[in-house]
Amino acid sequence: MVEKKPTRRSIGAQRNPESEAAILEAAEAVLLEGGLSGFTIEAVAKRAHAGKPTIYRWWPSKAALLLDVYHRHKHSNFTYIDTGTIRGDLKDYLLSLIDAWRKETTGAIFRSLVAEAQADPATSEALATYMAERRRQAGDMIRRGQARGEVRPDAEPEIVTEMIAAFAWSRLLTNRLEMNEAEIEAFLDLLLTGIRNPQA
Amino acid sequence: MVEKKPTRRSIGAQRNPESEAAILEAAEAVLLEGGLSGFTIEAVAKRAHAGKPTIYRWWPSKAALLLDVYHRHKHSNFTYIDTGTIRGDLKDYLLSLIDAWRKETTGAIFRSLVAEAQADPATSEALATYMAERRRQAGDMIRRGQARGEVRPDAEPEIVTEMIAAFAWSRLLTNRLEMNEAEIEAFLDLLLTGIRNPQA
Amino acid sequence: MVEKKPTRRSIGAQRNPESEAAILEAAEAVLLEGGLSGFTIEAVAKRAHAGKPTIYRWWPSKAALLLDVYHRHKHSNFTYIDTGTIRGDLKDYLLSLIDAWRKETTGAIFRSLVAEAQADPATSEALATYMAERRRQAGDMIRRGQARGEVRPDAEPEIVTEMIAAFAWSRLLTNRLEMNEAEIEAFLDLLLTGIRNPQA
Amino acid sequence: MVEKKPTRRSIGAQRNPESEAAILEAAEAVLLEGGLSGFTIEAVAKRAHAGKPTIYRWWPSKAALLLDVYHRHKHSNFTYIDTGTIRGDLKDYLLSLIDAWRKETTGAIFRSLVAEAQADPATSEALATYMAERRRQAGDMIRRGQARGEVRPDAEPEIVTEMIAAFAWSRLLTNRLEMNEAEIEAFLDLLLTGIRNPQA
DNA sequence: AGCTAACCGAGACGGTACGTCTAGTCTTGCG
DNA sequence: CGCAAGACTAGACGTACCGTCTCGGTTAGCT
Repeated sequence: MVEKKPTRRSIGAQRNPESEAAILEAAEAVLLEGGLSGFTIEAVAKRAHAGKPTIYRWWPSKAALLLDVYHRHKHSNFTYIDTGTIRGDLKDYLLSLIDAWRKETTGAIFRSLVAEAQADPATSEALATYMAERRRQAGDMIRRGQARGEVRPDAEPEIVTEMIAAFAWSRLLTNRLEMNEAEIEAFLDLLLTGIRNPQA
Repeated sequence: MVEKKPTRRSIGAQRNPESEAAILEAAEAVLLEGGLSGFTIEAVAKRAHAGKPTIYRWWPSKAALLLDVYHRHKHSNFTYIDTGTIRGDLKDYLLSLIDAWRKETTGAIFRSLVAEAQADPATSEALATYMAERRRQAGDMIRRGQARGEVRPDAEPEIVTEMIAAFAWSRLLTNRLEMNEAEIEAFLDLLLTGIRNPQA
Repeated sequence: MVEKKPTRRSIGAQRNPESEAAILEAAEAVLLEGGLSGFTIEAVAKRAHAGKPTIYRWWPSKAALLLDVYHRHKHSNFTYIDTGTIRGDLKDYLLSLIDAWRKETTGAIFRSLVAEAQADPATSEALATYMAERRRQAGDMIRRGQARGEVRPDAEPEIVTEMIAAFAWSRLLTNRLEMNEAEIEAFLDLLLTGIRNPQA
Repeated sequence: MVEKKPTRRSIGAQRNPESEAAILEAAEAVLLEGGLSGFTIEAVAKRAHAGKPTIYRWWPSKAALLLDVYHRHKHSNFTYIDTGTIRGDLKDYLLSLIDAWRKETTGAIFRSLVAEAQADPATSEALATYMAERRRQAGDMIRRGQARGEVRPDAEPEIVTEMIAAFAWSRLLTNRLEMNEAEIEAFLDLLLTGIRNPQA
């Protein structure tokens, strides 16, 4: 018989990649349309034309699904390109964070992820791991700057990195991601030279 | 008169402060015992021996109640004492934030609040207002430092302030609030003198 | 004194007849507009611009108020007029019942009363008393007929009376109060001559 | 495997008859123990160890559930047996009604049903349909009597039937179901031969 | 080639919490 | 001291999702 109905069937005793894709796609759409509060497994299942158990089979919790949706988006990878100067590197990094989160999709997903992590230990763990890796990667920028002699050798790379990310988080989580050039420059100036008055 | 019966009565056509207090107290207890996910209006009502409509009469949403609970706790005032030096002031500020949030109570409430703000616009708004006020207050420390000549006159006070708060948020929201003295000192060093290598 | 303000004041330590009237009037209006399910003390209080305790002070329960509303309407008294013949008397009686209940007001109130009586013993008692009195009054018609020699002397007046009232109840409670002349005549024929075939 | 746990599970994407039975049974028990006012969906759900949505899934309203409970009880069938004489048939019918309603269960349910029908149109409709069918069934007794020549050919069967049912309703709804033999005989006499004095 | 094991969509299940509604009680402040 | 007003506790209402379960059907891969 011809397959006319829009329903997917099983493809045997193995995970159906079509279903997985449909679920992730639906999850993202639901998250964007309804926000975190509208992001329910039921809604995702309905939109993906999938059964709830199919979702629970592959993602143990709502948080896990959320995390997966985020990872899918992470392919817009932060490359930490070497611009030759530490200021250029950091500015690129900060701008890439802001740009990525300003795209409605990614920002909303990440916000949801952070929110979920405050209640769900598994998400918290996953987020921690993800952030640690990110700090490590970003830390390379600092280490490059130290190698070039631009950056104080006693500056702890991971703390510097965290200050940048924390600043971006702060803006994302309080809806203040829109920054003008001057603000960004002011932040970089502070980070590079500190607040101490050199005259004093 | 001796209060024997466990039931509170109405005190007429006006808000009963006893009920308000009982509800806030119960809300805090419930939040601590069950976490954000266990924080339900129903549970609060039951614990406070209050009717649900009484809660909804005075707090339009779960988030409003949560925020109110936090506000009550905030009165453990961050005084931004003038220690005489900018380094002393900032260290005091950062430590007071960390200490407050390390007390299980306050930290958990604030985490919940931030999480809720990611889904609920009303909470988001309320949190934004609260944070702006806090940045303004903290900014005074920087302005004092500038008056003393310790701090660069072109350092934007509110951005400095935000860097500190953002760093604390970052630690709170990723369960890394436990910091040793060295880490705090390293952070303050970076903030005061920046990462630029003065040798270069 | 001219009553301009929509609010009534107390007239001292005694029952205020204005309030009583306003409450009864409001109760009737509410009952008609919202049906039995919409008939709440709260709604009546609001409409009468009366406080709930004022209602509870004078009527111990919702049912009592309902009963009072009905009694107020009973002034459209069934007179059991002497038409000279038993058939005329009974027809008048049946028609007066039907007519009264067909007026939306009285019918709705009586239906509500019967309904309430199924759950509330006080209403049940009140209804029973009322119905007994009614049967007694209507029984007089039968007794008059017996005196005239029209009616079998061994016909139990109160059972006859009840058969008529029960028939009307049945129609009222199942929304079948609309009867044509033929139906009424058929009922009276049955009541007067029975179903037994005189030929047999 | 042995069924040890007291919880019922789903049996797939279809109605679970076990749940249905448990809910109906619980509904009846709750109705009897608490009366109509104590008959809440919540109480039924708790007693049946069922979720509220399970009840609402299959019964659109409290009234629907109530009606269903009554229907189950009705299967204590009124058989309208042919006793050979019209008087015997009618007596059997009346006694079977009285007996059924005198059993606390059935009577209480039916009273509740009638009460509910006065406020809720859906119940009203359902009750009307049920009663019409009942009148039709009972009408057969009269038609049999007419065939035998016992009953006047011009006696409208459904009106006769209604007079009997209405009389029983009247007694049920006013707590006067206890009747002695004499009363029943008197009623039947009136129904059969009417009130007209044959001497006149 | 048949059997089995795991997959699939679908949706019912027992539950929990939601936010609203009404009941009936109580107190204030005005007159 | 009665009145309008309205807050109080209590708990039912009907709805939305949760995470689990079973159904009936499908297909791949092992026997």
